[in-house]
Amino acid sequence: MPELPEVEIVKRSLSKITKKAKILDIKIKNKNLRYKVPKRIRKELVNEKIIKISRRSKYLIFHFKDKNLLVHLGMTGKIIIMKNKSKQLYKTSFYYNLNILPQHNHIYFVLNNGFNLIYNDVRRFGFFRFYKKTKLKDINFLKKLGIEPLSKDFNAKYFRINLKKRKKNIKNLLMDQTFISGLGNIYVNEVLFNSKIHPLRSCKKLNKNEIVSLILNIKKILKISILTGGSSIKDFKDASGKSGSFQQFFKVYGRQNKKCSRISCNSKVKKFFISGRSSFYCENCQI
DNA sequence: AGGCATGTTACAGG
DNA sequence: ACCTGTAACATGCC
Repeated sequence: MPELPEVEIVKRSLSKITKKAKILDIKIKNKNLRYKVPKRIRKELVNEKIIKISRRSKYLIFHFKDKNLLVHLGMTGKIIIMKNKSKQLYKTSFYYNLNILPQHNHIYFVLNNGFNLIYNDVRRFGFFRFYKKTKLKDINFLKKLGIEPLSKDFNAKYFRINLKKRKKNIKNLLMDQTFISGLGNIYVNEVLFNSKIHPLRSCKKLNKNEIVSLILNIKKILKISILTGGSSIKDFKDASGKSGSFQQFFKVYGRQNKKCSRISCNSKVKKFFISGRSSFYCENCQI
C-alpha cells in the first residue's frame, strides 16, 4: 500500500479521530513484525494522550509527552479505525470490504473516545519503534532520510548540490530514500513517464530542463494522489475504510504491453527490472 | 506451479 | 566510497 501519499492519507484520517484521545489499552496479539514490537509500549503508553500524529517520508509518528511511537507500514501494513466493541470485528463482510483478514490484526489500541485502532499487516514487513525522551532528529530511521519532496527546499538547487557524488541511474536515485524520501516504485515510474525521461538515464547527465521537469512532476503527482485519496493498488484503504482513486490515473505503472498513454504515441509500454524492481516505460516517449 | 507484489536491509562483487 | 544485483523477510494472488 504505502508510499508517501498513502501514508499521508492514513495520517490525516487518523488525526481526525485521535484529537486529544487517550490510550486506554494496547493489546499485542503478534509481536513478530519486521522488528519485535516492544512489549513496554503497553506500560509506557496506556493513559497517555496522543498529542498529534505526523508523517515523515513513509513513516508515521505518534507524539506523546516525552515519548514517540514510530510506525512504518512496510508493504501491506494498515491501520484501521473501528468503534469500540463493535460487532464489525467479527463480521466477515467488514473484513471483505476492507480487503483484509482478521488473522492479520496484530496490535489493538483502545482509545477513550470510543474508537479502536487496529494494526493489520499481511506480510509483517511493517514495524513499531518506541522512543522515550529521544528527539526526533536523533532517531536513526529519520536521520538517514533525504528531503521531503513536497518541501520548498526540494528544488533544482537541492538536486544540483546533492547530485555531486552520485552516479546512479535516475530511477534508482529517486528510489533512494537518502536522496529524496517518500517516493516508491509506483510513483517513480509515473514521474519518469510524465517527465519523458528513460529510467536508466544517468542522473549526472540530466540537463537543467529535465531536472526542473522531474521536480515539478514529483510534486504534482504526489499532490494529486493525496487529493484523490491515494492509490488503491490492490487494496489500499484509508484508516476509515475509504478507497483512493489515483490508480485510475496511472500512465505506465502496471501497463506493460498496453498502448502508451500519450494519445499521439502508438508505442507499447515496456516492462523490465531495475535493481529487482519492475520498471515500466515507453521507449518512444522516454529518452 | 511459479512469478510477482507499494519496502527495507544485508551481502557479495565490481 | 559508490554502485548493482540478489536474497531475505511472510503471505496471497494470478
